[in-house]
Amino acid sequence: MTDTNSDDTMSDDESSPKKRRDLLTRRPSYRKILSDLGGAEIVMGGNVQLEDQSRKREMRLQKNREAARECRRKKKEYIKCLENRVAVLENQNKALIEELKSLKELYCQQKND
DNA sequence: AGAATTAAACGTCACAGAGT
DNA sequence: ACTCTGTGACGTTTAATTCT
Repeated sequence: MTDTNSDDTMSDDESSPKKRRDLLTRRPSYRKILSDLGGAEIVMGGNVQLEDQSRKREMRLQKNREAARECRRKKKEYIKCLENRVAVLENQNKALIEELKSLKELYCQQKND
C-alpha cells in the first residue's frame, strides 16, 4: 500500500547492481509521475473521468493480484515436479551404479575362472 | 516471555509477448 | 495501436523458529 519509490534525488553515487536495476526496471511510469503531480487527467469529464480511472485501476489491481497468486501456485507446482524428477533420477542412478557394480564383479569372477 | 532472525506469502509495478 | 495476461523483481507483512 505504501509507495516507497516516490522520491529520487538523482544521487547515484555508487553504481551498485541493485541501484542500476532500479533505474532500469523500477522507473515510475509517466502516468504515475503525472498523477503524483496531482493533475492526473487533462480536464475533461471531471469527476466522472477520475472515478472511472480509479475503478479501472482497482479492477486491474484485483486481476493482477489473482494472477500473481496463480503464477506462484504454478511455479511451486513446477518446482515440486522438478524435485520429484530429481529424486527419480537419483534413484535410477543409484540402481544403475549398483547394476554396474555387480556386473563388474561377475565379469571379474568369470575372468578368474 | 519477548526480541531478533528467517522463511514464506503477499501486493504492486514494469515489462514482454500474445491476441484482437 | 491497444488490451490482457503471465512473470520477475522488489518491498512489506505474517508466521515460525532461535536466541537471550
